[in-house]
Amino acid sequence: MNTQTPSLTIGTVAKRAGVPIDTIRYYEREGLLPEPLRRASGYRSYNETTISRLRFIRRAKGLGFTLEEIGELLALSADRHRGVKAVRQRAQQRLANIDARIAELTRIRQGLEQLIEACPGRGDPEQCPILRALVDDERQA
Amino acid sequence: MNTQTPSLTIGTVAKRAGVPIDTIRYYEREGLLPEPLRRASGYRSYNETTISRLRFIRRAKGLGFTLEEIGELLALSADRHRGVKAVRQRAQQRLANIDARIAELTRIRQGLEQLIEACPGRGDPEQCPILRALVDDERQA
DNA sequence: CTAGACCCTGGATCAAGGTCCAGAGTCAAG
DNA sequence: CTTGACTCTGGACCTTGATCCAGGGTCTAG
Repeated sequence: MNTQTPSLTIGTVAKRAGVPIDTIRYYEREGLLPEPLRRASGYRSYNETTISRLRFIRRAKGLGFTLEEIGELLALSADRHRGVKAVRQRAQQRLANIDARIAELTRIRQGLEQLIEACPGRGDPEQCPILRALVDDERQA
Repeated sequence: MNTQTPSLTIGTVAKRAGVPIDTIRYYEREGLLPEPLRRASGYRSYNETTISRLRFIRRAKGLGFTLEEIGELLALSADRHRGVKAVRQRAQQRLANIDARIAELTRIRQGLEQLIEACPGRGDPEQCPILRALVDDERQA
């Protein structure tokens, strides 16, 4: 097993993770990435884990999670070795949240599919069925 | 059937849709809401449809769609009575996009569930399995 | 040992998506 | 016909998430 970390420069990490260098430093400032080791020169020194982490952040962002939420997701994995109970709870909350998102996306998806499959072009513009399909749920007060 | 529109004020719409008044005017400026009718006084005059529309925008936003994307989704339903072919294509693209989102959320969901169910608290902090579960996909170059 | 490519920090700037006035007109109840 | 709650426009300001310098070191191939 390799015990020594490869020591990647920020540029390499950026390229391999597919995010700009500035963004990496920004995430570090915002606490999404831990402060990396430094070489004698002051250069940041990363390992492979950082790349995975960055990729995860990128994907989660695309899904509409805020950086803060992403931070929580990452914190879950980092914290999990202590305070298991609390972590489980928070993870469960996140899970419920994600389930809700999936459910909503699925609804939108269905509406879209209906639009595509069951809509031959006839019909009047104003009271469009897709607006029904997509919108008319969540009937509260 | 009622042929006359109820004529809701912006405040009423705001309250019922659960968005601030300013945001409604902002959406109008950005083209997400059509320009409403006006009373003689200049007051905006809305109908129920606007409320549905606003709720949809709110939910779609929560799912990480940009206002521009939301505009496209709404445009799909509005445009659908003409140019059916083109609309179908665009709808299909949106659908694929949504499917991808659902897939990714499902992956994250699974990771999270694994964390919750299969993690009794033992194990070392550094190479956390959740990072594995969540992150290690998309192995490209 | 030097050129070109990288990296550092600190701070300015940017785009998206709102949010918040000020100053003035409108509406509904009493 | 007044008072309090609403609404109008136009423009300033705010947060999030980056992005982009400037001015100055570092690294490495030749």
